[in-house]
Amino acid sequence: MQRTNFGDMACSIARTLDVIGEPWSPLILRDIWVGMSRFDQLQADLGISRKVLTERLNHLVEQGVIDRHPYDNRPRYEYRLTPKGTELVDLLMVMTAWGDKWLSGQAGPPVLYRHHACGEISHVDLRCAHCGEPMHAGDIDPLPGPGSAVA
Amino acid sequence: MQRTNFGDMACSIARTLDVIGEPWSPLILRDIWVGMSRFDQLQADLGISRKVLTERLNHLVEQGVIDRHPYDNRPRYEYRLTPKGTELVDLLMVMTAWGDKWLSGQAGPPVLYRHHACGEISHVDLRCAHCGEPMHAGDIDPLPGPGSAVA
DNA sequence: ACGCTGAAGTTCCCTTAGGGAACCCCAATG
DNA sequence: CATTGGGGTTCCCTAAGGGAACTTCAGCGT
Repeated sequence: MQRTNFGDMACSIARTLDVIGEPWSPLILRDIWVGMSRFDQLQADLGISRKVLTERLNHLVEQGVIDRHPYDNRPRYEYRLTPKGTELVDLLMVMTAWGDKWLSGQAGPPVLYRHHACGEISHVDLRCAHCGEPMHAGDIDPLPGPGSAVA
Repeated sequence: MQRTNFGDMACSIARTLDVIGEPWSPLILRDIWVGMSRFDQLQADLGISRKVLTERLNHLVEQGVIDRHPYDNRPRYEYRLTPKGTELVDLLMVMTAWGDKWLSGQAGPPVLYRHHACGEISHVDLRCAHCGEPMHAGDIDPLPGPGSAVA
């Protein structure tokens, strides 16, 4: 498919897509996050082809978002999130919140999240890391940064 | 490619991917968000093939995240985010924050965001919508919800 | 010692989606 | 009445996903 390479663009969204933008990758991360760590588990749960699962896992390991851990003194491996990968779960939680709100329909959300700190069923909300006020589409102005191509 | 249909899975992440998970879709939303609203602008800015851009725009319109607005009394159209699409920008902001942190390298972030409320250059942080405390990968327990397949 | 099993890939073929470039339609303009 | 420019559509080619069979290797049971 001679797919365009997003990683070279001067855009953090495009670069992030280069890491987890391929089909299945976010779902693989989701499964690893909830403790489904082995090849055959992932393959069976997702219904992904073994070939593509191999490719995705290798890519995610190369990008440093997951690690291969040998277990059982045999050629067996478990995949686990690295710190870099664990922070990607933020992305999954936002996708969950949006999907729950806009795509769940009558049935309601398929999965609920209980927040440890307050014990309530809840979802994520975006806040400014600096002042703590809400931060959404209309609340910001984009400016060229130091890594901008146009200098 | 007989791609697997994510929209039928009992998972809000998979369903969200069904809306914006295809290659280019998040970048198209990004451009529309910052005011790049016309077909040829998008095509030139992204370097996407016209065929695929047509397919993506149609899909995004069908999914209700963007609208086609005629202008100039001619068959000319502008694409704009709907409320549903505007809330997807949350996802883009989280991708930006992660990419800025992990993929920017020496050069620093290509784009900076100034937050209207405080006037500072900042980025998003995830908080619990209920109690306002931080909400990240380790702070929650997933539970089966009403829309779960396993009842 | 020897075959069996099960995890983790690998290989092969087929179909389909993305890239690129040329082509088309249509309303206003000169 | 030909030109222009936005907004697509069509065609061909290549590459990526799906599916299923095959491989490898360590331990286990007998």
